Amino acid sequence: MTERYNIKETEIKWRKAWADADAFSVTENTDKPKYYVLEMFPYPSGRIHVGHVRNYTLGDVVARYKTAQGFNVMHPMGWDAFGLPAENAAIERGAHPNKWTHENIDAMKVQLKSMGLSIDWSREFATCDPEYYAHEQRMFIKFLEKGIAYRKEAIVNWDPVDNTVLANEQVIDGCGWRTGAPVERRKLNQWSLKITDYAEELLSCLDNLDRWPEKVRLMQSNWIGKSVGLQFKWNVVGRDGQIDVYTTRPDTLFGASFIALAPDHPMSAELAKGKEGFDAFIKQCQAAGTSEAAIEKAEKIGFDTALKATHPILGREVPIYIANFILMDYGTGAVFGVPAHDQRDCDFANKYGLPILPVVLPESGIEITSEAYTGEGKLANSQFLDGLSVEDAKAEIIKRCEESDTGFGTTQYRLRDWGISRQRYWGCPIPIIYCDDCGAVPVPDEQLPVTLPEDVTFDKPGNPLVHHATWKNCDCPKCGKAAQRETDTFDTFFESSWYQFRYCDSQNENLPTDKDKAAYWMPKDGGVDQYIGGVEHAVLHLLYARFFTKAMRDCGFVVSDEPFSGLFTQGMVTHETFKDENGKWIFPTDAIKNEAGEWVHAETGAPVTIGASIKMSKSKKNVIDPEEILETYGADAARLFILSDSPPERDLEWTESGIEGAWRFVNKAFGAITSMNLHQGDENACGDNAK
RNA sequence: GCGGCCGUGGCGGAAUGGUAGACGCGCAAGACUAAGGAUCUUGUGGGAGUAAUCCUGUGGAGGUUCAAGUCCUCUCGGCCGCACCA
Repeated sequence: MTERYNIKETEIKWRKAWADADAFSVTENTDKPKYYVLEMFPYPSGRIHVGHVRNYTLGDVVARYKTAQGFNVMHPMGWDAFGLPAENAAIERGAHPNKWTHENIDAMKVQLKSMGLSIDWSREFATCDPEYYAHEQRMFIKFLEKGIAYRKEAIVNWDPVDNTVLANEQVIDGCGWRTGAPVERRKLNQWSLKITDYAEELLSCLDNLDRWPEKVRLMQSNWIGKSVGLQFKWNVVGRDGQIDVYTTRPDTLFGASFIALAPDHPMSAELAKGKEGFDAFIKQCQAAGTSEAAIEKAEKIGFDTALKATHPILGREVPIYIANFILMDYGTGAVFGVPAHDQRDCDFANKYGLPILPVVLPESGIEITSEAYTGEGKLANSQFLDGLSVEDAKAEIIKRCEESDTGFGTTQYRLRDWGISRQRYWGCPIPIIYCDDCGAVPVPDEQLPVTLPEDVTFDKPGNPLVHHATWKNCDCPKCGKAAQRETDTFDTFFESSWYQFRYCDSQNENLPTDKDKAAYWMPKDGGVDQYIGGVEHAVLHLLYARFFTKAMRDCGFVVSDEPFSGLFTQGMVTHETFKDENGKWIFPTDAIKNEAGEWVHAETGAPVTIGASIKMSKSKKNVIDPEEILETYGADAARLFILSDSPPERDLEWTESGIEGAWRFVNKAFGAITSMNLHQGDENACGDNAK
């Protein structure tokens, strides 16, 4: 048989050939159709992981395929370089975040290159460099002028472990998305972006994203959470106050049998003032957890204020309760309860002995006791609504309320504005100066960028910028008086929200990107042609980037409506897990089979148990190092295994036998080609000849 | 609870409504070898048969069709997302 395929020699040869030929750099070329392939850029943690290998292999296949088809392909790479791990490294090891980050970038770039990717490295950037974040500061100031950015005192989600604020999107089950620590509620002055102004466009444009997974579109749609309904007032008997309620079922108004307020509704404390048991009730509400399980089990409980409200049409009086299942931050924080047609209201009514009044009946008729009827039907016991369908009744009652000026049809969104202030050092400084006389003053353009000071220490808890007097103290740009810089930095999702535009013109010193160049790669009706990454960003990065694109468009920076016209979400890479006899996770390399075929620890010989194949993670130790794989089997075998073992959208189970099989396959192919003497006298017949 | 995705050999998984199981792993036999946990060749869904071949088979039950893994209805199982959202 012939010689074996020589990985090192071949890969080095072709990498050099590509570099010498500058094979993957592109410029705008209107003679060819363009194609923009992008994979979610990596955080420079220090080493690439298998997930990166899968992600960038998939993108590389698309890039090379489209190149072969004659497209002018842009396939860039950069670094999502701000973030907490750099600060943690500084605290733990005394490494400066900037040095640590750039060393990691250098190391990972070597690793990525060993994968044989067709990347245009001339467009590379790191988001932690002032050349990048300067443009963010300019855009932020433009957003301020346009009213897209604003400052408000708000109750925020505080992560007590990372000592910083989290966006709503970063809170999962009431816990921080990174730390898993229960979030606390704090009142802070925060910079926010008006993503809610774009709620309708973000929702309606989802319909045009036909090359996005249905799943992601649905998740975004649910996150935006649009509902259409009626908002109107109920009078409180014997008092001046009125209660504003919002409902998506105005058709059931005639079935209302109580009013319920959120415990933290401003009127709750007022109405319950001096009433026995109210404080205890509030405590009881707060004691209940916010986790899924706790909510699932939580009983509907209410506090009877002993006050009544008047039904706006019937004039009948219904009791006013304060109830634990009413949320202050949705709608108006107050509802009218219709036990017959809402399960929560039904549970509540049964508990407190309130009447159940059916007003929507199906053809067959029903009796409602403990189960609310939420289906279609005809209105009944509802005066002028009788006989109408649910849809028609909704429209009719909204019309009547608007005519009599007692209420109005309105649209609610679940989406909240994006709080972007973070109390961290390793992020983009927010370009604001606080002056006692002038208030919050944007840093003037000629003073931009506001760069991070290098000489910081991490010996005190919290943000080192707060303790850095020479950086923090400055003069007010307006009046010249002594003033202080904003010490908060942007949420790191800020950087990844617009980087797709920066690749179009990564060296531009004056603008985030050149509008014309960006319009070539990302025209109005289509952005990145194929974007590839993990599904975990479905409502974080992918929603922020869509919003940012529209905000940039409205500020005149770009023409695109949407950043990514095609999205592909790859599956995770999994691996078997191993535990020693004490139940502690061990690395797969430490588990071997002995002569008897039993799994034992490589060093101690003690028995080892094999667990399920789950997502690779350092804590479970079921990780493999891509560098070792690339060294041993080469880029072709690694890429072949990744592409052939499981469909790209599904989870990939990494196995040693799988990668060996791919390696044998590569050799068979090599043997077949060499035995046919195809490469004799023609070096280019073997290997990848992309250009 | 609501919404979505997926069920095919021992395993990962192929298959524009048209020969089910490509390719890989594993397994078996053979070759080479001092040796094989390297490499190569051949075979490999299940059942019957020396064999040609036949029967059967895509979670389960129905249906549409000349033809169903694929389309429709119901059902069972697994995974994911959201969630007291009025």
